[in-house]
Amino acid sequence: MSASLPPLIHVVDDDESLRTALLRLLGAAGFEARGYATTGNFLLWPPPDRPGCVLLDVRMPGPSGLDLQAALQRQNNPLPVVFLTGYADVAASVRAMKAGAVDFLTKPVEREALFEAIQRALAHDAAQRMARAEAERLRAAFATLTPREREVFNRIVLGQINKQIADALGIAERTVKIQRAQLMTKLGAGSAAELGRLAERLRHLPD
Amino acid sequence: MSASLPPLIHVVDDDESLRTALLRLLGAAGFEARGYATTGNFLLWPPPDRPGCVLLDVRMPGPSGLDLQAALQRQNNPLPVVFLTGYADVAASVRAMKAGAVDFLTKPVEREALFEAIQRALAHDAAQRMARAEAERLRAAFATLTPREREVFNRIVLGQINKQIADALGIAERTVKIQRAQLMTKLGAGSAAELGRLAERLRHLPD
DNA sequence: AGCTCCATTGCCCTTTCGTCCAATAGTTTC
DNA sequence: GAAACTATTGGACGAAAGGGCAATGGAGCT
Repeated sequence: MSASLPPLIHVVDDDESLRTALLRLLGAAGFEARGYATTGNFLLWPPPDRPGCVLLDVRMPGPSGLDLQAALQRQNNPLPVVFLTGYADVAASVRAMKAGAVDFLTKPVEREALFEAIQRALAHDAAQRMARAEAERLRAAFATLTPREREVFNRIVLGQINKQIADALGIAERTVKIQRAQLMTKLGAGSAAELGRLAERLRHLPD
Repeated sequence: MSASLPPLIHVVDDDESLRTALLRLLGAAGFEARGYATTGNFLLWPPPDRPGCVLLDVRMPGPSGLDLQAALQRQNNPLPVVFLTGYADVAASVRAMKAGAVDFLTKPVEREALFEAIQRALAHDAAQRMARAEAERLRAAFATLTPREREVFNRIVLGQINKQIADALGIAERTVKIQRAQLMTKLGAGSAAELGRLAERLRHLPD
């Protein structure tokens, strides 16, 4: 396993002085950070696939922070979002939190609250990345199975024995054994118990 | 499976006229509902174990709605919470949402928004109940295993075969076979694959 | 046409599993 | 003290799993 890259923090705010202040603050704390004056700028420079999070203003000229949050969610690798806003707007805060924001802070932001939120966002991102990577490995392994092997796999994890599978599929038991051996190799499973565990993990992945 | 009881909605608000209005509105919509003037009243009459949700005012004399939410979370069977508040308070709304509230509505509440939130809360509750019941069944089944059976179980799901388990535990293979058969009966599993699935599900339960 | 991948089958052999028989002994419980 | 539960072992038998060897046939790609 290679150590993952250091996190990159994206600051999206149309208030330039605040933005540069934030970037300075983050830099002083040892974070790498980039600033964007509009949601459009952020989407134009698609961030590299690195751990990180987004500090997002709600009200900006053009598409709002909530719009950008929605756009991020539609991606497959959404970065966690922490909102920063100058206007007390309960409806916006509730909407943002329901959409999965890590936090919703009001300006002026207290240093401590900001860094606490960033820590949680980065932790969230790290966990998400691990889960996504794991899911990807699983999916990739299953993608190498042929239709027949998939069929046999499903019946094995249901507890059927080779003879039952052979009868159900109208083929010889010998054939089932071969496909069973092949799918176990492909999935890297050494036993029926491991097949069951893989099946259960697969079931809990969003299709 | 018995059909579960109809949901019961708890309205906690110190404003009596609003409370009775809400109760009337909910009753007219076909819901069973109860009112409480204070958080203390709610905690004094512990709600029966029924599907439902809580409509909760934030500011009340005595413990606040947020306090009650925290108390509910500490229970093992928390009811989903929908907040209703007369004061626009971003900090409170964010705190409530971070603590898992289903929604945070501001008075005057629109009928539609209220019912939409209630529907989501009840759906959330139903899903939670199913998951909790499932988890309980699993736990109960595992609780009947003896220490030795648990040990054998763990090794089976790791893919070890009887002989390996016997060697590792310093006992005869014959003994392992018996404990294996016993634990499979107790867990209602018919195959090693099912044992693997049970193990994976167990792993994903909060210990 | 040649090659690779997938699906298929039969025979045979070894290992492992699932159970049947019967038996001993420590602990906890009533 | 007896009953119940748990842990333990031995021998033995049939069923199931895993794999080696050899072979056929269709689909798709170069």
